[in-house]
Amino acid sequence: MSEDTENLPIGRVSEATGMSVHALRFFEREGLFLREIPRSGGGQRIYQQADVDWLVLCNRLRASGMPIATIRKFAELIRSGPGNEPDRLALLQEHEQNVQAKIDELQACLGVIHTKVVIYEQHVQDGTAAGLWAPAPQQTSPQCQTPVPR
Amino acid sequence: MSEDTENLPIGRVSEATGMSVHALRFFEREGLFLREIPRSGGGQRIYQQADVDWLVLCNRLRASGMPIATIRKFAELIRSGPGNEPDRLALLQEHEQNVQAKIDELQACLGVIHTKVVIYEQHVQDGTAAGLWAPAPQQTSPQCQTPVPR
DNA sequence: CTAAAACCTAGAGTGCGCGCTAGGTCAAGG
DNA sequence: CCTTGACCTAGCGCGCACTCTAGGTTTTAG
Repeated sequence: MSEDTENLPIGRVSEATGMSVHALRFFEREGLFLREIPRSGGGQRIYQQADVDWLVLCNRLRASGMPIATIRKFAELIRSGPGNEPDRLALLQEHEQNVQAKIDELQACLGVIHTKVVIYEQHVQDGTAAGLWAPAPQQTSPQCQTPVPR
Repeated sequence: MSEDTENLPIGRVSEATGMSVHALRFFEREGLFLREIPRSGGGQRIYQQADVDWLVLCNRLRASGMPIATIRKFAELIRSGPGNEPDRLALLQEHEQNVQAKIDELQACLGVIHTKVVIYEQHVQDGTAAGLWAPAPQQTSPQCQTPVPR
């Protein structure tokens, strides 16, 4: 009946998640699943839709820069059953902050890059040529560590 | 007079840019500077403020995900003198698009993560416990490749 | 029943962006 | 002069997140 999304072999999970079968086996070796993936009589992995859903979330976390080690921590918290929800929440909140900070940094970089683009567009348009590669409209203040304080 | 920001040894450039001396030598080996860095009689590198400015821009490009190889292309274009400004512009524009795309992706991930955070906050507040780790309020549509089409 | 396709394990290899070590040389203060 | 610390080259090593290979087994379509 509902065997369309249940009892999935690794190839279907690969399709469903966009991950390679290598990556899926790697994830298992690294303990990133929420359970032991059961095997068929012949030793082949049999996934369920819930595993796919978890992988999809993992992909979001990875895409937003969470390292494998942190995903593993999160998976371990979930595997160790109820009772540690505050820890899980803290982990997610910290990552949320990291992502927001990354976005802010990228926005700042984007500003610098766009400034350069505009300069080059002007130059290409009317054939000027002067210090084109200069880093931005500023030359004397040597402070560039954390560009966007808030 | 202006020897405060001119004739800089590698240590001062390291301070000024936040890069390690290893990274600065690596950059030179990889041909990422806009010129040959001159040496003192004893073979030590002597940088100018313009080199620091370029490095600061490089750091912005790196921080926004531009690989070393692309920075090298850009540096080569600049080194080969005027005449290829449209190429430089194209390179910068492409990177600008990449950065914008990355920001959009991160925003999408942030949305998913924040949803999870809210769910956990609710749960932690009133002691519920049901499918907490589920990827998002959706279970049946298996499409998650390029999350933010535009 | 057979052949092809999918799957298995163990382990080695890859690309990036540096980091670090070894074994020295050079420059500035006392 | 001598010490100290910054600097030099050459090149190996590392951490991450896979990716690929080799050699074999299982499943499935015809």
